[in-house]
Amino acid sequence: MVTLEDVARQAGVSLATASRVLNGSTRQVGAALRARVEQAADELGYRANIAAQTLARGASNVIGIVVHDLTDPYFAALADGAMRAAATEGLLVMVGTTHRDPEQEIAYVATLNAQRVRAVLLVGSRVADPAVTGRLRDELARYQAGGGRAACVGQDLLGVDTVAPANRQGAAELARALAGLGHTRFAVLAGPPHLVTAADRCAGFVEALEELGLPAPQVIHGPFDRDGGYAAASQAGDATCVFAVNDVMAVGALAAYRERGVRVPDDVSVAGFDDIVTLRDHVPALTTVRLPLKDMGARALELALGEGDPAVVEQVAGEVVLRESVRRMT
Amino acid sequence: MVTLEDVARQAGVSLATASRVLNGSTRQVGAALRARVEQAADELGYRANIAAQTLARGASNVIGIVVHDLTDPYFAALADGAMRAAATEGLLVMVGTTHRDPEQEIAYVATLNAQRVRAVLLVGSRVADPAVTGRLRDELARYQAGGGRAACVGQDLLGVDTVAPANRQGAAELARALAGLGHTRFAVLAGPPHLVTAADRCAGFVEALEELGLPAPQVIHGPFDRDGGYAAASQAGDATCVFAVNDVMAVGALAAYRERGVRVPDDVSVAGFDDIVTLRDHVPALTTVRLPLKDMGARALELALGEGDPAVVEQVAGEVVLRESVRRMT
DNA sequence: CTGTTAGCGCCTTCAA
DNA sequence: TTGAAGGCGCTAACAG
Repeated sequence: MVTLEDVARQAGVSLATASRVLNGSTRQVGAALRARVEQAADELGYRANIAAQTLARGASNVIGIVVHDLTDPYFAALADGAMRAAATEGLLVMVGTTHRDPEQEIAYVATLNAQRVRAVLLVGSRVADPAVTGRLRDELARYQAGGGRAACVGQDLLGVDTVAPANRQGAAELARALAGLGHTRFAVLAGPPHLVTAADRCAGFVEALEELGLPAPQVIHGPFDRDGGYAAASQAGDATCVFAVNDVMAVGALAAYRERGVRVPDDVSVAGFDDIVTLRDHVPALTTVRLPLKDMGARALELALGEGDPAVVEQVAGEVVLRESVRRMT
Repeated sequence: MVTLEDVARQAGVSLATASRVLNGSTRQVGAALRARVEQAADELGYRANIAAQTLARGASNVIGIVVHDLTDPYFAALADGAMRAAATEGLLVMVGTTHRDPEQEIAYVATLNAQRVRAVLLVGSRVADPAVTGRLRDELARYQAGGGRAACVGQDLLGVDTVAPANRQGAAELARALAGLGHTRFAVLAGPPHLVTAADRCAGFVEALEELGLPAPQVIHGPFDRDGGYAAASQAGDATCVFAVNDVMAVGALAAYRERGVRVPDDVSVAGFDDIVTLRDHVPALTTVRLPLKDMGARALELALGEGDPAVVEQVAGEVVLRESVRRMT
């Protein structure tokens, strides 16, 4: 491996001079020496050792992003938004996947702390387990105590800057829109009860129906993914309208109905949440609540990098999008 | 930030001893001292500084993955496979996104080299530009000269271990299957001419038709994404069967037909390539060529980490999956 | 503008 | 088993 010293020697200058021309210093170097150093570096194929730079500078130029599952388009979109923002700041990105294991999430924060990354982004729903949340908070606090910056996309449970989708309000608005179409008998494919995002969306939906004086919906719990939606749909009773707490589940539900010969929206209306781009061409087109996922990811990074000493919590509103998967009741 | 030295002092031992108990050394430390060190580390909230470790050890435990676009499920699946494999090896992952800019790809290899990552995975199609490919090869060679390991998923153009989807063969097999259904007039939504993956799939398809003695298909170039498929479909003439060189494009094509009232498969048959999981619930279900994406990603990491001195090239066969988006001609 | 010289935090011989 | 000390590659004062 070629080192800075090799370059300096080859160029016949001091280590410091070589460092100044090669690695973004504010200080000036004479044109002649500068040229010699650059040529030497080029000839030798020098690449700075970032570990050494990080150690010497006491600051790294990488950030960490922790998501549940990259193959879930929801997380992919969020991560992409954050990564684009990072790129514009000249930051490198380290991505960790937890596969929905909260322990993994804690372990990742510890690892990213060890890496002395500039910021860590926790993307995805918290679970309603005070013990786990407490330990995650501790780990985060330890990281922040060392000067680390953190932000999360999801619920404001960690005491860090947060981009919080307005899940309750979005679901409530959706409920009102659906009720406005004349539906009265609802079912909610609610996902796991301990997942806060799922629970909030479910609760917002249920409360709105209650305020409207409509009967309480049937609530069916299950996994938060495509197969969870598929399975839950099979248990729904005589509802005329089914709300899956995310789009991926809604697509599973649509598949289940299709297989059973239940027509959507003729026999049953179906709605989701998120407005996943990859799913926009689905047939029938999914009614859902749109979230600006990429922006949210980018915003989370901004918050993490920003100064905001008292943790900032930004609500992000969702927008109800009515499409052909729901119909008006006559 | 607490350092190893802080811990050692607090525990009343030497730096070396603290190092040995805290950071996976093979050497033994007496139970009493070990306990004291562990307690001190815990009390102080010590987290090893990995930059320092990397520098001292001369080797890091992170790998780099470079993909074109994380929000494209094709890359997400590949990356996920590689990340799972990395996790089982205790490796951290740095993900870079090029957004299909080859310059970015080269820059990333340089950066990952600077990070002294253990291995880098280049995921995604090469472009047919000798100049760019040459510079990428140079950068890779430089990285490898310093002891770095590399592998790629895509074409064997870089002289490194490669997991190569059998694009030509897969497309040819698909062509034969489609011809077997009685189709004779084809169109290919071929993607960009300079993208090797797209070109190979197109070529394999065209050649197979030729061998079958069928008329040459209409070849329509355009972007490699959903909108590219959408646009290209609008230009297709009187073909009875359209082959989009990837699933995402095929979905775009289906959307275009739907909007124009063209029924699939009644009026036109459509096929894609990849068998993207997220798209399996699409209606009509897409005929395609299945690639074991996750396995391919994992395999690429294995190859990169392995010893194989002469670069290994592994072909991965695709499997034709006939679904309802194509029909038999009477 | 250029060179000298301490460290940055940790690992790892080498002695004890 | 334990400790002392040099060095990993680079940065950033501090001198000149």
